[in-house]
Amino acid sequence: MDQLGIKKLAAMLKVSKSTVSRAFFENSGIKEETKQRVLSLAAELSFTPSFYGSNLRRKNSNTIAVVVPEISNNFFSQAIKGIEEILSKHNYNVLIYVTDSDGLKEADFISTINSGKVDGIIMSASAEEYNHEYISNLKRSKIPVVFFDRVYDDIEAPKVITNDYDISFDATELLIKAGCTKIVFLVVNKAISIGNSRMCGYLDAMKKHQLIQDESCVIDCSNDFQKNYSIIGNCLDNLKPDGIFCSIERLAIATYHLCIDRNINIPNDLKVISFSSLEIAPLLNPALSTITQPALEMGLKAASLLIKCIREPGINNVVTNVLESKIIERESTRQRVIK
Amino acid sequence: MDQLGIKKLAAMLKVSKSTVSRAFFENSGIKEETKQRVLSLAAELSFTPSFYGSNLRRKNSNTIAVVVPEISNNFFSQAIKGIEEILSKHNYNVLIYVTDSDGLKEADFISTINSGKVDGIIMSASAEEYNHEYISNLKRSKIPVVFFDRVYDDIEAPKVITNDYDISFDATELLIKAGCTKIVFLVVNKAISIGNSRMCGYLDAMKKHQLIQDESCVIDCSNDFQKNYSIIGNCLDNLKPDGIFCSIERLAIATYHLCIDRNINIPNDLKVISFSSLEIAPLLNPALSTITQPALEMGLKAASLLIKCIREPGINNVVTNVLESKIIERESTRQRVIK
DNA sequence: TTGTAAGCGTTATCAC
DNA sequence: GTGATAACGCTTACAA
Repeated sequence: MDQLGIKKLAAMLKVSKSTVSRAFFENSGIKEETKQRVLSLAAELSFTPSFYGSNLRRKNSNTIAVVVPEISNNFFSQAIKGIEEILSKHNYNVLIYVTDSDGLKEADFISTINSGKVDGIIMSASAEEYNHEYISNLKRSKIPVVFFDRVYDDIEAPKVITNDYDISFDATELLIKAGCTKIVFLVVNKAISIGNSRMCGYLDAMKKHQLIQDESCVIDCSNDFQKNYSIIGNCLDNLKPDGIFCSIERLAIATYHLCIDRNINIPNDLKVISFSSLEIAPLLNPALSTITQPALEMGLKAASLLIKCIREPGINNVVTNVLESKIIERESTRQRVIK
Repeated sequence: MDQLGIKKLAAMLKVSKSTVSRAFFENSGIKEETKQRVLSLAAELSFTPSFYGSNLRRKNSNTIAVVVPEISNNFFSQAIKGIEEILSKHNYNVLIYVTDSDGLKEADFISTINSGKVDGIIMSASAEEYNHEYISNLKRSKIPVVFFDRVYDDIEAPKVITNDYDISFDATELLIKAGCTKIVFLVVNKAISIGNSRMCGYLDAMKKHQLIQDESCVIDCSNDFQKNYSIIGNCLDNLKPDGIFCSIERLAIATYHLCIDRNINIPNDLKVISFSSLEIAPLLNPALSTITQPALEMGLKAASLLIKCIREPGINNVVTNVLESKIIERESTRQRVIK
């Protein structure tokens, strides 16, 4: 039995396949009347031209891949929301790949993607440490890539990042002005672009105020809650900080849990500030001072940029867009609190 | 110039296209040695068979569509994480569509999907009120659909839901036992399956304890923060409740903001419980009592179910799986608090 | 404005 | 184990 397809439609309408095909395009020089005839039958049978037949012939897919380290995370889910919003408005399909911060998975995904599967890629990097040849290969296949937030410095591509260094410098000074002298910086991966910029901002601010000489107050954490809980616990025991700067939201959450369990008063005993996309930071106990990235806007920007790269392949679009994060001061960094 | 393709590879290796093609499959009766020869050249050139060429010929796509009302939301992002985890393990690509709770968008998406684009669909429903013919059409094309959380009762399909009615009943009794007599139920959409089940659980518990006769304490809210803020504000003024049951996390957040601004003490003046997937509910001020759905597990389950439907098309897989939500009691419903 | 026919890159079938 | 060939469903010159 024949599948429903442009061929069968053609037979039913007694026109040629091409005529049916033309009905689905804008400027295809088809008589309005025939077009309507085709489209109405198509609607009745709820027919849409085969995606794969069409893609194969036209050599484009109207599909974009989004590759991210995690998805269940306020920053990324907001960014993806922005990406999806723009792309679906332009009739692109959105393919999602989650790497779990695993560089090998990233390489795997991107390599299989590299078969005409998508017209472009939006990604946030998972691993600085590997060879990024698989990304250069995309260039050869003319598949544009746009990075957001976590970028690879060795890859030339449009990037959407935030002012991590500056804002980290400012956040550190905010803690210092609030009276902290022993500020610890919690980081998950110093090797990755953002981890590094944030750390440098912190270090330079501390050095400026002559509060440290070395990196002994930079604490390496992980993505696992239990591990972080004990790492930060040890840090409190050993370093006895009066301020904590969390480079990632997750670390602030571990810190809060620790403070509840140990009955440490924020901000009296310890002040905390964190990068965070948490909308309910003001509802925490105490309200958390945050450095908030424009997650949604970064997604919107990255998607628009990619579309531009696809539409105007000749033009050099390799620009690094820096969007501004905002520091929002709340309870957790308040200088003195009357209880 | 010839594109890199199985044809070109064949020429380079002086074998036929078929041989090259066979190298990429498991049991294709190809000599191990030739297979390696092909694969190593392919690796060198970083070649993967064209996704679209292959899909067209094989009439399957190894792609699943995930259709959800929103993405930047704890419940959905956790569920999607689970879905993605299973699907990528089985080498499926994941296409994401966000409807913004708009039934027309949902119908649009699903209709364009219905062109062999995907092998199956996992969805959480956006709109009860429309005609769901576009979903029945999928059946005709033999594209399996699995629902999770928000389902359409008029569609026969495997579904993954939670015990909304029972747990809402229990949550209401919990408020009653904590001393509430005037409990208000906040809902976004009573028409949708979960909104309705939750409301019925609440109503029946209230009736059992003879605390209400009618639905006057069911308050219709929206998805917009400002609107909810004023709706709930009015509700506090007019109904003067001593307990609030939020059917959606978003509503609890609006309630908390309102209580801060109006200096209403939770739980002394007002007790609050809410459906919520918020991991940091214990860190709120005060810690929020939640009804927590197994979001991740629902995603895992839905994805496994869909794969089963694809692998075993003959078998009747139309089952409704009920996973259990959990009530976690915290500060916000505590009976008496010494301040 | 419409029809004819070639071809997109694969894989399945059949013959060798 | 391998090769030739047709076909998947569509779009697009080109011809009418």
